Amino acid sequence: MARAYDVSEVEKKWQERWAEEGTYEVDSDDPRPPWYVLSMYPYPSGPAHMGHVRNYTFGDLLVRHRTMLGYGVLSPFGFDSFGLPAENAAIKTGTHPRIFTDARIAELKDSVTSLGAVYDWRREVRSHDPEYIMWNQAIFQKLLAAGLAYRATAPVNWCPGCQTVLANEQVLADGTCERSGDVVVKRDLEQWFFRITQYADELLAGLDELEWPERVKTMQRNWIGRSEGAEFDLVVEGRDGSDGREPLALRVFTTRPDTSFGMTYAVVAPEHPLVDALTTAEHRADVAALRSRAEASTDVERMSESGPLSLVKRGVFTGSSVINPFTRRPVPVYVADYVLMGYGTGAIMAVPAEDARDWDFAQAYGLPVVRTVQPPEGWEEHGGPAGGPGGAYTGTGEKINSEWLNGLDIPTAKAKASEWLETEGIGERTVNYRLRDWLISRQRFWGCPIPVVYCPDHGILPVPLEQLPVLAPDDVEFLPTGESPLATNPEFLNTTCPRCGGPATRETDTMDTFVDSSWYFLRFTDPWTPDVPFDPEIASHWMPVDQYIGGIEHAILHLLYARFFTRALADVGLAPEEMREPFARYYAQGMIRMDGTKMSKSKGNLVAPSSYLTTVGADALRLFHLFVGPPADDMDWTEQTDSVIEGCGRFLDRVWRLAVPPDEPVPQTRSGPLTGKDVEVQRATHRLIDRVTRDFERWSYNTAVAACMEFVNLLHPYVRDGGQVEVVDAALDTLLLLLAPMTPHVTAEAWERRHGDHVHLRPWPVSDPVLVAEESVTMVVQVNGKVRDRVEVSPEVSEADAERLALASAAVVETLDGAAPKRVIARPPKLVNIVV
RNA sequence: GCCCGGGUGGCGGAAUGGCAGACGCGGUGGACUCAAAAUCCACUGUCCGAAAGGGCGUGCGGGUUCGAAUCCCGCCCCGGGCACCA
Repeated sequence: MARAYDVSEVEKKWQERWAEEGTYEVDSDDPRPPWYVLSMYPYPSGPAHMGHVRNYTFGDLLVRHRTMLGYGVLSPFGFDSFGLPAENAAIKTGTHPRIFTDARIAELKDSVTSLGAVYDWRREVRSHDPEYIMWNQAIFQKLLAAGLAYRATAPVNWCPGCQTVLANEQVLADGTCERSGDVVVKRDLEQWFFRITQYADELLAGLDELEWPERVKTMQRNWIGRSEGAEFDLVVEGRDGSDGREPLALRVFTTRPDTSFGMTYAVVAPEHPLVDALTTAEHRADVAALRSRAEASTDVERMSESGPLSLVKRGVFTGSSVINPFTRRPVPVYVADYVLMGYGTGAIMAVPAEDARDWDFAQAYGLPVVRTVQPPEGWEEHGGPAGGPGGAYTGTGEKINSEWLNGLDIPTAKAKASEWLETEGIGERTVNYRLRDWLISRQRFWGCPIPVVYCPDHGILPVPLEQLPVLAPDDVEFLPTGESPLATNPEFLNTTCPRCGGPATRETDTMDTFVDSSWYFLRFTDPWTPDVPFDPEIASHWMPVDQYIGGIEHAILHLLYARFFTRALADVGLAPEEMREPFARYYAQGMIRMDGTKMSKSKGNLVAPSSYLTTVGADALRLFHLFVGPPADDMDWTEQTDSVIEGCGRFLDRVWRLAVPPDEPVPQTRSGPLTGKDVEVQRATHRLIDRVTRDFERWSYNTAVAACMEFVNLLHPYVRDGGQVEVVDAALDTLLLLLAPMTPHVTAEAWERRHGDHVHLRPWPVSDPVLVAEESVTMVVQVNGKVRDRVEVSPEVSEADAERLALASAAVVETLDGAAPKRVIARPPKLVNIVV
């Protein structure tokens, strides 16, 4: 398609100029009010794909718009450059991950620049830079010293495909690895953890103040999974100490202490430490069988056995009973894998009447059910699935069968039961979280080495700060062995103890790459001050990030880790104490789908942006992404998409031809007094300012673009038919200013030709309220809610006048046909509805 | 199973209790041209009608209201998150 101007030349010229003139470089002593815009730093996988284009278009728009509004805008960029693909490429091709990664970074950087997105490149951060590694390690040492990093043996998620440990968050719901798709198995390994659970309450409470999408906050709340309840002891029957033997009790956690009178059995997890003590001789074989099966089974197998029918296989009686302290009667204790050792106390009181899982288990084992909440009328007959008999009832209702709790509602009964447990000294109120500590060890090469040394005499020792960074050597074997490749490199592995100087070995695991991305936004604020990862004062100047932009796929992991890290850094003195939340506003843009799946390199359904850069150009591609729909929505890339992109290019051509008329013929503008048509265009200009400004505020870029198109549709015939020169100039200048954040190159070039300076350094236009106000509005006249006429009225028309005008309408008179209105609703100046 | 979103022309979407379908894509017709491209102009939800005009219409069924795409109740479908977390 022939374009109205040389797109490639114009775009190249301005990209170079923005870089040369450092237009978007900003320092912390900048007198303008600070504003920090950040798009999530990308994993460098090669040239930008459409998802990047969409993301960086929104980010760049904000940077340019906020700059025009008078802010000193911090707009940094960097690369999340550690990670598996580079290492896999190394395994496959023998190329060192650094060489591979640096090449991908160069490609991505290049294509981001060719979109016209502007950044303060002086601040570029790359996870694999030795300096960033050093500070990552220094932070680790601080966390270690503060007890926020620790080493522990734990059953961990092991991915046989990736040959590494995974965080809980990286295991999908079906028990497979999010990256390789292999079934994840459990292994007991000694690993490094970050104590994120220490911040569970704060991370939960902090969500309230954030301007984030509600659904993201909900996801985080669910992930943290706070539940209030009580823990208490169930004395094992015959082990109350009266026979001289050590007393034995089973501690259980419940969120429903009010249902305690309905406890008809108890369950312990297969891994529970008291299983042996509870199991009687005759049940030992059964229990052992169950335990070994539970140990060997993967999460997938456990899940596939779920459902009431399979429960029979999954639990076994221990032979022991415990005393329900509420009823003082014994109930049997079972071992079952539906109780998890990792949550609460690893043991539960089972109340089949008010818990679905306990109900299923009780049905399978013929255990009694005692209701303690009155179910609604008819529940036992048709409260269940498909109108069948009702099962566990978890709703509200009056307490029954519960002695001194009878007649109470559930919240009151909960409080009273907990209070009783505390006064009797049997237990206490507690809070439990679903959130686990963050496992950061990875048996991988291409990551930040964990900077510790193991000395046979002095144990675990941090590598001294002056010896940081601990860098991986280049000559390693990359084949996946289940151990970090670093372990196979004697020169790296063998070192000396920092305390005694004797022989010692290094930790060979590297950190989860989510560690890198948990504080890069802080590093961006000040990558220059020596001896600190960033200057706390300077960080304070910019933080929190005013607008964070990135995919919803990071709603839990990255965003939660970063929130934890910011607090942890503040608490160990690396960041100001009052800095708690890193991202004040977060916007999750939708993803791009093709044939129903996410467009991604791994799916092989990428559409390369580069081909559009040479045809319609970056501006048209950006405009398309803004115009196609609400930014939060997913968008489908279809056969029609190319035509829409062409349409965006056509629109920019029209803008160009209006704003930069060719020498011949000269546009037919005239000077002199304003006619009605001139004033109409003038008013439309100011209404456009108003509309685009408001649409920008609410992220409604598609309607902002539509408004500009509408305006051009109005302007085009006006200019052609001889518009008033000042009105035309003001209209075109305004249009260029409003489009400048969206389509920076073409507006910059057109503006320079018209005025000789930079459009992006001009202030954002301000509308004149007098001109924005409508001169006359169309009032709709309805009869019984149906439109019968439209009348032009003044915006200030009175209720009485509106009513009078409506009733005088010929169309209304005809419709009424002599009938007297029962009621007239006048909402001047928009509408009058006559009810007959 | 639980918790969020969402369902509007041929398509992307607009309209946050007041003219449903802005804007764009696609389509149809026309102007310009030897012709094409580009550009420009007009029409384009659906049904009835030659037209003027009118009926119907925002997943389905009810309700609130002078008035509902919008609010409430029930249902269906699509997308996402969580899921033995006691």
